[in-house]
Amino acid sequence: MQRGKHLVQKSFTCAISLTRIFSSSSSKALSLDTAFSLSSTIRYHLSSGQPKLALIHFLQWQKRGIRPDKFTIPVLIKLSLSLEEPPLHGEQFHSFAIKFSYTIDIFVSTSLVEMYFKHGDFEAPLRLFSEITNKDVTLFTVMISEFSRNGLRCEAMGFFFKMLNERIEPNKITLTTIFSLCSQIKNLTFGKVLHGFGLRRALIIMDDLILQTSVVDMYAKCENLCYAKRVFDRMRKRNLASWNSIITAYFANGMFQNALELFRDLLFEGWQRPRSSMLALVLNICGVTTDLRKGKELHGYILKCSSREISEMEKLIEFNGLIDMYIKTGNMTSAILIFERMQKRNVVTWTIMISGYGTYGLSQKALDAFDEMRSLGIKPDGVTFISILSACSHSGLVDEGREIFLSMNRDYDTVPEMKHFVCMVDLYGRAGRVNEALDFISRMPIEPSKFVWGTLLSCCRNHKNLKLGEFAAKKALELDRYDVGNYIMLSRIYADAKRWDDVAKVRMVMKELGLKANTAYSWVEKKGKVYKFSVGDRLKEFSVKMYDILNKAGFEPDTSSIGHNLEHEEAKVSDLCGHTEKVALAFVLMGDGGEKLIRIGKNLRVCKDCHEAFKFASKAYGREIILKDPNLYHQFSQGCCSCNDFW
DNA sequence: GAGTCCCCAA
Repeated sequence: MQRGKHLVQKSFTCAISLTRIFSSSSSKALSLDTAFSLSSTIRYHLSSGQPKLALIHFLQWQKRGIRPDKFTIPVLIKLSLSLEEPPLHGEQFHSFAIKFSYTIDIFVSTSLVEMYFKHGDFEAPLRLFSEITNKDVTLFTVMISEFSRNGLRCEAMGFFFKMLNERIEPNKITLTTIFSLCSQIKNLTFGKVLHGFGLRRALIIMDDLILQTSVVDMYAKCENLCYAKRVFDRMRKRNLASWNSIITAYFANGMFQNALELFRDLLFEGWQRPRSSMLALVLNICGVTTDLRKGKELHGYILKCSSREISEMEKLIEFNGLIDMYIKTGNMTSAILIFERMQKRNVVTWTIMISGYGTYGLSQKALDAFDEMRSLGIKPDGVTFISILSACSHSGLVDEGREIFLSMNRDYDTVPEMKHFVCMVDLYGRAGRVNEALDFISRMPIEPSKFVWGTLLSCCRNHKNLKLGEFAAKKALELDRYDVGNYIMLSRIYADAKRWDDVAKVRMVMKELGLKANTAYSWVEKKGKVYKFSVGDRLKEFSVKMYDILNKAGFEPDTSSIGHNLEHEEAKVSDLCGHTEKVALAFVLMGDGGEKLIRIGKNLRVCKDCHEAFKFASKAYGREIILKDPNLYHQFSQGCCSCNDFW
């Protein structure tokens, strides 16, 4: 309340200065045609992305000492929001509106509400909102949209229900905003109800591109691909946003081939060159599927379709995508080449490189890049810190990681989030310092998530700490009793300790809850084609043969990490032969050889025995092998791995 | 004559 009075007082003080600007004594309200011409000219320049021209026009007009009317205030607010250094500031508009009683106009007050939101002020809009007596659908939509945009989802939803309570009918823009909110909170049930509501009220019509896209996106983000695709297929018109939504949805659900096919359809439909973000997304798919051939094709496409019309930012996004693709497909040299040739780099570029070095186990290079980036005055962001902390973690650099973590708040004004705490737990835990990890968790300023406990659990498994592992599992499962990964990890801990009864108990709980372990699969590219191998694949015979050859070279299978109770050593070895990454490797080695560098991907973490076998194979067959698991790129050469057996 | 909406790179 006090702040409110202060604001009004301040507003009036500002009004004096504003009336000076508009030479109050001789000021006159704009005649209709002048006001109209001013508003339209500014709007025209704003819509064509030239706010500076709009500003020049405004300044010329201002010199003439004519004061704005209620129609020009919203346009001027829009102008000030699009300028880095606006000639007039938010509160000046507010005070001006109060002085000339424009605040009773709903268009003016809605603009003011939006302006305060854009300045990061959530109190002033709420105060203004409560003072407005003629609230309408647009005002409510602005409230919902701004709260939603700023992550205050409950508040946003609250305004939607308040609006319904006040019997104000949502329009299609409100619905779009609410669908976007549904996507954030992943509430499929609510989304479906709204979809039905929109159809019944005839708000959702076939030709409404934006609203239809928001429905597609809602279903996609709520993980109902079937509905998303159905709505997408029925759309009469589509734009790049619609394509983005559906392709991202397939990508997010791991259906990479479908995503690529859709991208091909998009090109086939004769669209203009896709936006850089879409190209980056498809490059990302090439990266995660280690499909270098398609990645190179895209590289060619990007170079071929480059034009002057593409902005510097768009080019930067594409080149960043290319670097990321080359790193993920195991071509660090190409990635570095592009990186070095780039004239402009931003924080994303540096983060990709740091993360790349980290995933290759090249932690010193990651640290060097991190230092160089900072020395160039580029401020690391939250993702950069995740990358560098994770690089330290994967190389056991506990002290360096801890110092960087401390610098986040101290030097960069970046508040650590859950993901950073997870990195820290991993940093201590991976290095075997599980008790320090536990101590770190107990001192966290926020409630630890299931991921924090899951990370500790995984570290306990690697360092065979059964007691703490059980505790971590209990904590993690209390937060999410349906998390498959944590059950699997717990059962592995029991299996390592040969406590087969406990393994059986965990499996039983999983069965009761209807949970199934994620199926392991690997893939490899050979002669331009990607081959996928799942558990129980008949190509296991290849793997058995390869095992024989490796055995002759002195390789001894490590049966200690088998997760279920097998009595005979033969059965254990046979079990190990079935590991999909070995089958993939054997498939390439036993065939006609393929290229010198073999690239294999796996959806789960590589096991100890496979890691050893790959080291042996790289020497016995004289091949370079890159094995990518969800965390690391293991580069095998001459019997050694780039990760130095620390992963 | 004015104000509100979809997707998007690490």
